Amino acid sequence: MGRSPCCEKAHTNKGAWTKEEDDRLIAYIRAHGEGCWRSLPKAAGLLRCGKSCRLRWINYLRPDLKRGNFTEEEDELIIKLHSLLGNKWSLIAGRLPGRTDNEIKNYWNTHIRRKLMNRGIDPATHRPINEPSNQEVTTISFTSAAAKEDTINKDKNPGGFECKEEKDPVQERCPDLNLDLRISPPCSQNQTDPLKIEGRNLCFSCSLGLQNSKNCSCTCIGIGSVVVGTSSSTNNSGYDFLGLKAGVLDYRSLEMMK
DNA sequence: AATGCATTCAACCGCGAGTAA
DNA sequence: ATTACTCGCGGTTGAATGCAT
Repeated sequence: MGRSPCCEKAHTNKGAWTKEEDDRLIAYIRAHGEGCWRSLPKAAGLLRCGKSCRLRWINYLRPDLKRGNFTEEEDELIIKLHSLLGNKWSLIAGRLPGRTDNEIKNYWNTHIRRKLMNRGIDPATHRPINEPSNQEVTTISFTSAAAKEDTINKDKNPGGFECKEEKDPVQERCPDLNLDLRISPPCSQNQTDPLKIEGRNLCFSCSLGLQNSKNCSCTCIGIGSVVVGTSSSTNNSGYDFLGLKAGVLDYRSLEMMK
């Protein structure tokens, strides 16, 4: 049995969006909010498929988009995150407020790849290009605890997700990166801002998921976060690696762990 | 000014994950 | 357990634009 098409292709527009279509989409989402992409086009009076509407909104029309050129700091952040996460553009975008996965993907392919090549670094492996290619490549996989309950030490990993690092840690390639990559689900359903619990700001350690660490300066409880930091960023004066100073740790990037 | 090549980026496509029935 | 459906992601495409000749 074949997969049903996402929309009635014969009656949908394709290609570039017109100003009128943009206006309709914006007006509809302002009035009704995001979601229900399949039914949105009909409700909004658009001859587009839901996927197209979603993409247009997320990548172009959203009011919180930054647009404009990437800064040098953003460049370096993308490179570091890519060395850690690979082509997980949505995860990377989650660390760059105002940037979309599509935008970052395009920027990577058009600018950063070349930039790394010029530095003599293979953009795929983040290793020097002249290094032997048969070396082990690190992969970091997130495995559902439900699938591998018996392999997980619950005490060490109460969030229920396993961070498996296989040989040759990335840290060797990016010595300034703290690769304590740890994932834990949100402990509270109504907690919308992971950096704030009951109106309190979390300390930097806790915002990185390092509850109870020696650097913890607050009494906060565990929160959902992907821990990706720089070794030099264990205090508040360090480089704002995840945009944490700006208070923008986006939960969108954690939806894959639900 | 005309042409051809290179680059950029918005948009499309197909697939997998999650979920309700 | 199975099926059908929606959503979101990553890879790819192609039109628009910039640049060199």
